[in-house]
Amino acid sequence: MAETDSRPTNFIRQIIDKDINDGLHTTIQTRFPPEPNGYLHIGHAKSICLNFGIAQDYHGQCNLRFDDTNPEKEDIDYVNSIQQDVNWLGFSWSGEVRYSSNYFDQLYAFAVELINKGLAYVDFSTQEQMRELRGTLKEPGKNSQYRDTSATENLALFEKMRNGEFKEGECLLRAKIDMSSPFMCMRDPALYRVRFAHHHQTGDKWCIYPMYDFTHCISDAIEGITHSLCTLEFQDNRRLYDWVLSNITIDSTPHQYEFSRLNLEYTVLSKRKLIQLVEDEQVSGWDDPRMPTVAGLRRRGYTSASIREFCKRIGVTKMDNMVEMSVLEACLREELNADAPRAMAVLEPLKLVIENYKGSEVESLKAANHPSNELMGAREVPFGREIFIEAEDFKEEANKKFKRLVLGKEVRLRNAYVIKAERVEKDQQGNITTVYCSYDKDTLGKDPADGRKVKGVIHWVSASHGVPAEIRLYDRLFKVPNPAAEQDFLGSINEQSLVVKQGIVEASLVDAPLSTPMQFERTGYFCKDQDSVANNLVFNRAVGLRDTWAKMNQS
RNA sequence: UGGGGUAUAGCCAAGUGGUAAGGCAACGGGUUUUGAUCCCGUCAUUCGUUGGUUCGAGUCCAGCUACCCCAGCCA
Repeated sequence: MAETDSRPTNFIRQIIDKDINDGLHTTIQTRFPPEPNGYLHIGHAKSICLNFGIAQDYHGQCNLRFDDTNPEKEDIDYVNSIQQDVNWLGFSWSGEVRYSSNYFDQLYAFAVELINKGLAYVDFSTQEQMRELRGTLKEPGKNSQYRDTSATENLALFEKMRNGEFKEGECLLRAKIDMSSPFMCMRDPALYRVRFAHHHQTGDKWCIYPMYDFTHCISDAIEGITHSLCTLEFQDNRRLYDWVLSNITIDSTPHQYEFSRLNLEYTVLSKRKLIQLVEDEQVSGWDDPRMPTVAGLRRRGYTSASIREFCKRIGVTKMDNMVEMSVLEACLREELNADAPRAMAVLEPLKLVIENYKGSEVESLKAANHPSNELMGAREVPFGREIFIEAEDFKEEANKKFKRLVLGKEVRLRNAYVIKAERVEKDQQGNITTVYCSYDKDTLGKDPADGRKVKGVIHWVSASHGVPAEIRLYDRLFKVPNPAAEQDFLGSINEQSLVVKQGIVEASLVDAPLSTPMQFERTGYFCKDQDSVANNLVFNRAVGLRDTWAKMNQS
């Protein structure tokens, strides 16, 4: 797919344009800073496209930095999956992967500088005491009794913290700012806490870990980040970001700008909730094709270009938003309609016998791999006396709106002949087991010579050549547009989000490469799943075709 | 009167004092060996609301309203 040519315009790029114009920067440096505590989801993709996209368009650089200051929640598996997902999305970071933990020594030195300046102190209050002293949204807080400890003493205390002489929770280093600030985050925020935890990067070197607010701004400054982009909930934190940088000795002064996070209808995009889905086994894992994770979308059949296009279409603003799933789906359909090879597959097989077709004869018919792109070539599809058609493509009787096979009427078999349904065979319950037809041998590649109009076309697979396959049909994971707003979001899970069909696919699909989407004509875009084995092919439906017929019938 | 933010169509979103882009969705019609695609057409006399400034306001000013975020030793 040709991604929309025009460069995106948004308020952040306007700020950058102005900064460049004003001579504030000659080169732009951004960063994508995930905490390695889960898999990346499509909300991260928005941030990735923003940060890496700006670096590309402004000929700047974008770092990948793991914000790994909370070892208890983090894991090396996540740092690996995140790198893989960023690459898969089509982006390369500047230089080596960075870690906030790379800067622990420098961070410690800056904390010492704050202590020396009388701007940080070690507090032994309990969590409860601290909460009480913090005040409320409408009432100012009160100073801690430890607030006026001398710098010398604080220095010694902080060193003891570092040396493991205090227990977890016994004390913490706090910035000395203003307990009556209207910004809650400025009421003497925690800078360092004691955690005797093994860190995936630094091992057991540290037993004190810096907090996000202290770490992030300094890491940005160390890396020479010019524009530090994050989501709206950090707007208040910007005051602390600026406070830290203006009170330590460091050359670089990055600036933080906030944009609204992505919300997508019928799914959840908070790591906490996604972790819960995985841990509760509501899904098969982080890469379950119903998950809004990059890994899930990839397995489902989404291409990275379609995700990039989606991020371009939704834009970047400060407005709270809830984007409809149809936008994402349209991006995939648009790309795949142009690129994906076509094939025939029957999801719910119904046997059809062409009685006037010679018993054992097998014909090899030619089928275009794409209706409008001849460069994609054609393939041979075997045709014989017995085929499978889609059960819903046949009715014993129907009105004129039904453009498929009806008893006594004609229909075109895609890439093959016009057939006419003559009679049906049923089992004892009255279910149709076989449809018997006749075919018009003069209709291959042309309309009936006598001018008969055949309005419908249905797909099919040769019974003796088709290969059985498990076909997984996915639907939205939740029954409500905004599950996050529910009291218990797990209560609104859509039990029908996965429907498995035992279908028959054309033999050429046996060798289909993994995760390369193709169109099953008339049904949707599918890709082979990693669960496929030699005698059990598995296909995922990434997205269905637009279906105005289904829409007509539901209304 | 805690503070920080945001209001343009069903959903996103341009618009930066000169008379409301675009996409998705929806709805008509045409082509079609995919009820797909493609093509053509329709879809904001009005920008949360009330006033004000101006020849002229979605853009500037004032008031009001609604919604989101902040009281982790999470990020």
